Amino acid sequence: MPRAKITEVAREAGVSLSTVSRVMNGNPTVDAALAERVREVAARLGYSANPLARSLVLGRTQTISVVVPDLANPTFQAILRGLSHAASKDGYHVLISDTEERVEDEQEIAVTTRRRTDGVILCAPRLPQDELSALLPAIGPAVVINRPPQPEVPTVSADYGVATAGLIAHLQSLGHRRLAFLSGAVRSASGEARRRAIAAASDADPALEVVEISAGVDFDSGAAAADAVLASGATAALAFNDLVAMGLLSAVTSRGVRVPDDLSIAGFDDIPFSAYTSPPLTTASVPAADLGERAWAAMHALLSGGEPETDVTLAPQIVVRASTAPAAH
Amino acid sequence: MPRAKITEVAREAGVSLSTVSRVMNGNPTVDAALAERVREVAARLGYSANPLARSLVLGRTQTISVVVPDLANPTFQAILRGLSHAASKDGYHVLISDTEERVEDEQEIAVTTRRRTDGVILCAPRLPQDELSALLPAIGPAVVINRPPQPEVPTVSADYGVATAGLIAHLQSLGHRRLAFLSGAVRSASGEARRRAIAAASDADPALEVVEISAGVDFDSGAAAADAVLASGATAALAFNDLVAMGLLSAVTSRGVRVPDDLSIAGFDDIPFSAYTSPPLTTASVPAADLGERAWAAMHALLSGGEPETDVTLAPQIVVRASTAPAAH
DNA sequence: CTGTTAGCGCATTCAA
DNA sequence: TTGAATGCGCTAACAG
Repeated sequence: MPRAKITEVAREAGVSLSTVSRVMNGNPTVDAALAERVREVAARLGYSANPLARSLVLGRTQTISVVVPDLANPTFQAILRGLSHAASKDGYHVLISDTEERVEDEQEIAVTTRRRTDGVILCAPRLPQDELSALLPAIGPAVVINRPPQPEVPTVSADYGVATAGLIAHLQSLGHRRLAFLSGAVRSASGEARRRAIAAASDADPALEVVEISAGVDFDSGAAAADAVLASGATAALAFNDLVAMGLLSAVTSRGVRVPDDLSIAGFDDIPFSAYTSPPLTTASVPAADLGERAWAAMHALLSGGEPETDVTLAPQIVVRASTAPAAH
Repeated sequence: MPRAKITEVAREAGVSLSTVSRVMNGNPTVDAALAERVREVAARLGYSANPLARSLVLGRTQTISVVVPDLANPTFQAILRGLSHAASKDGYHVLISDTEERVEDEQEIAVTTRRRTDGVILCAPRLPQDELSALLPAIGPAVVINRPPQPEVPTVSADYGVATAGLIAHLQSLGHRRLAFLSGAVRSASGEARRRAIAAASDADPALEVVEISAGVDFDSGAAAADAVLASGATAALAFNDLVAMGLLSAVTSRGVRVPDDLSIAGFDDIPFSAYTSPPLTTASVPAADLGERAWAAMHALLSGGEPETDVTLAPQIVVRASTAPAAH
C-alpha cells in the first residue's frame, strides 16, 4: 500500500509542499481557491499526512500508554474500556501494556512504552511507593490510578477506605462481630486503605474482631482460603475483591456451608458477574469505567496545557445483594 | 524529560553518529574497544534511540493494531490478552481500537489506526464480506479473526460450526427434540456458521425441530428472550453466547422455571464466569486467548517475511456442566 | 573500520 | 499569500 506523500500532492496541484501542509492543517492564510484545489487533489489521491512523520516533527503522537498489571482482571478491563472510549472521543489512540503482574518489570515497561506516546496512565497497585516516586518524573505526563495522592501527578482513585468502612458497617448492622478479612496482594495501595479502615472500625467498636487471612487476588486464592475462613470462626468474610469472594463462595458452598445463612460474604469491585452468582454477591461497587474516563480527562488536561483535577476520588457504592444476611446466633 | 540524542552520545564519545548508530544496533563492523566506549557513554547518558525517528526511517513501528468491536465483551478481552502477551514476547507493542459496535466506522478506524502501526489484527464479526474484502487490501498486512477464509489474508477462527453440532448432539443425546436457538448478531460470521450447523442437524434428523428466536449478544437480550423461549415449547435452548445464556438463565429462573429440570440451556464461549453460574453452564469452550496468540503468530510471520499458516481453525470443546439435563417427558 | 551525506515525510521558520 | 530552506532524530548508502 504505497500511500501518497505530500510532495506528490504538491506537484499534482502545482503548489509547494508548504502550501499543502498549510491547507491540510487548516491554516487560514491560504487563498481560498488555491486551498480548494489542493483539497481536491488530496482527496483524489487519498492523501492524508503520515502520522509518524508528523509525530516526529511535532513532538507528539496523539497516543497515550496505559499500563495495567493484569489484562485478565475484570476491573482493569473496565478501566481500559472507559479510558479507551474517552480517549478516542478526543482523537487519541491507546497503546496498551500488560505487565502481567511482574512488578519488577513495571518501571522499564512504563519507560519504554512512554517513548512511543505522549504520556502514561499507570495502574501499578503493587509498585512500592519509593519506586513509583522515582518512576513518575521519568514518564511524565503521567496519571496514576488507585494510589494515594502523589506530588506533581494527578491521581484518580476509588476510595477503598470508605468502601471497607461501609461494608463493615453493613456487616455489623447484621449482627456480625467476628469477621474474616481476606487480604489480597501484599503491599498493594488499596490493600493498605482497606487495612486502615478495618483498624479504624476495630478501634471504634471493641466488640468487633477482624481476623486477617492472607490470600491472593483471584478466584483460586479465594477458594484456597476457604478452610482458613471456616476455621477462623468468623460469621462473615470480607474478600479482597469479587473474584476472591466468588472463589470463597464456591468453595465453602461445596463444603456444605450455606451462604449467607452460615456465612456472609462480601467483595469489592462489583465486576459484571457479581450480580449473578448464587447467591448474588454483596459488594462495594467500584466505578472502574469512570475511573478510566477520569484518568483520561486528567491526562487530556495535562496534554493540552489545562489544569487537571489533582486527586480525584470516586466513592464506591455498597451494593447489598444476597450473600450477606444476619449473623446466625 | 529531555532525553539524550544520538548526536550528544557521538560528541561525548568522540565518534560520528553513524558509529553510535552501528553500536546501538549491534552492527559487528565496529572496533571492539570503540564500541565499548560508545556503550559506556550511552549508558552514562541513559541514551536509547528515539523509536519515532527510528520508525520513520525504518518504515516500521514495532507496533500492531488490534481492532475489536467491544472491549466489554469477555471474549474479545481474552483475545486481546492472548494477543498482547504473545506480541510483547516478540518485542511488539499493541495499539487498541474499540469500534464500540459501530460497524459503519470499522473501516475508517482500521485504516486510520493502520497508519500508525505495522499491521492490523481485525475482529469484525459483523462487517459485510464485500466491505471486508475492500478493506483488507488497504490495511495489509492483516490477520482476520473469526471469519471464513479470506483470499491473501491469514485467518484465525474458532469453529462455531462443529461447536454448534457438538452442542446439538449433546442435547439430542439427552432426549431433546425441540430446541430454541437464540440467534445473536444479525449477519455475523460465526452466526452463519451456527445456522448452517443447525440446518445440517435438522436435515440429518427430521425429528429435530429448532425454532430460531432473534436476540442480541449480551446478558440483557438473553433475559429479554425468556418469554419467547418459554412460549416456544422448546425443552432446551442454545444461546448465541454465554452472556445471552446467562441472561436467559437468570430470567427464566426468576419466573420459576427450573434449569435444567424444566429447561436445558447451553451457551458458547466458556467465558470465565460460566463455570460459576447456578447451575454452572454447559457451553462450547472457545479458546479465545489462543485465538489471540495464533493471530499474533500469523502476523509475526507476515511481518518477518515468513509463511503464516493461512487458515487456522481451533475446535471449541464441549464442556458439559449442570445447565443441561435429560428432557422432561 | 569509520565518517560524510542523504533522506524518511512532514511542519515551520524565514524571505520574497 | 506563497515558496525555499531547515530540522525533528535516526539509519543506511557511499566513500575513504
